[in-house]
Amino acid sequence: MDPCHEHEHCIDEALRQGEEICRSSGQRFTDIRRKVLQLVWRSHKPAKAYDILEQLAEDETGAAKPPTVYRALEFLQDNGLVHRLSSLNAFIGCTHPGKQHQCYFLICRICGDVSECCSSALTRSLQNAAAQSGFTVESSCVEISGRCSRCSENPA
Amino acid sequence: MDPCHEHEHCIDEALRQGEEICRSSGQRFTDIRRKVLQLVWRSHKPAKAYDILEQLAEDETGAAKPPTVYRALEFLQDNGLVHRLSSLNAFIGCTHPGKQHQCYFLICRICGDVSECCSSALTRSLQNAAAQSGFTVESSCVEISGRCSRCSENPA
DNA sequence: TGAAAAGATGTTATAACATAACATCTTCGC
DNA sequence: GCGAAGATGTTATGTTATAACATCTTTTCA
Ligand SMILES: [Zn+2]
Ligand SMILES: [Zn+2]
Ligand SMILES: [Zn+2]
Ligand SMILES: [Zn+2]
Repeated sequence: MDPCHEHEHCIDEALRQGEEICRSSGQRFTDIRRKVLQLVWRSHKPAKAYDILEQLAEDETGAAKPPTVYRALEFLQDNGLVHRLSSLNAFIGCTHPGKQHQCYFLICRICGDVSECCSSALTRSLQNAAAQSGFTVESSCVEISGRCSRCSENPA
Repeated sequence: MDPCHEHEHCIDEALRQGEEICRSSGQRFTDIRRKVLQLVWRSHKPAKAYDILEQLAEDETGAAKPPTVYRALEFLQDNGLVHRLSSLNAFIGCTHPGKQHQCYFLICRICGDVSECCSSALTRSLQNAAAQSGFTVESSCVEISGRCSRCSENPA
């Protein structure tokens, strides 16, 4: 289901990174933030805010409400731990938090998995293209839909 | 306000293109579709569906409802006459409909103007980046935020 | 011409996504 | 402990988008 062999490792690593980033920046990695990050990392598929909300309710006694989840997601985004995919209204865990990066996303239309990549060539290309219009890039949203390699090999 | 000298030309041209594309593909360029296209083209800033809805209400006797606007927008998108900007939940007129194209958008954070561009270099870059992961691109969403040339020259 | 079919729009209701505003609780530094 | 800052709870509502079904309009073609 997941493109990794041991997805537990992905989750553990993500939580460790959350811990570390908060510690080193003097912020709190609260229980809710941890749980939301964990839920975002349940798979390599994008997580929807309201699904996270539901799953929180299953675990918790008191059901969380939307602001709780959106606040946690915002915190995680601000700290580079998750990314928002505009084209899907969904969130995905960052595979290399901490590093400053312009990244792009490969979204498989078949299996739904998303992978995050960085390409300095692509970044340069984007800067160049913008520069030709005299445009200064501040941030970019690059979301590519198609077929991942596994789904290309095994056409359903 | 608009980056073009005579924005009426932009509008006229867009409507002409709509007419032409529908004619040649045997579809109907109905009154609503025309009006929505016209409203999307009111400026070079992204148009929100519910704003279009409001503006339709001002013109019309019977106020339109959301599905009417969304249907028209979907039709216009399917026919390459408008694009949806995922990062803004908004729509923008296509500057060169008819041509198959992978395009990207430069969104000025200051003035709000959006310009649509094509760059074969960027397209290639994107394909290459995806190919390195064995990914086959079907469609892409490239939305770049920053400062347009005019807003860089005249810092407010 | 005048039904049947296809296409478009109207209408109602609701789903899905997101935030404002204010109350309360928790943590931390002192 | 106490006050300030930070985090979460709570209520309400704003914003974006679609499902489902009714009606109307246009086209087709017998
Ligand atoms: Zn994994
Ligand atoms: Zn990342
Ligand atoms: Zn113009
Ligand atoms: Zn500008």
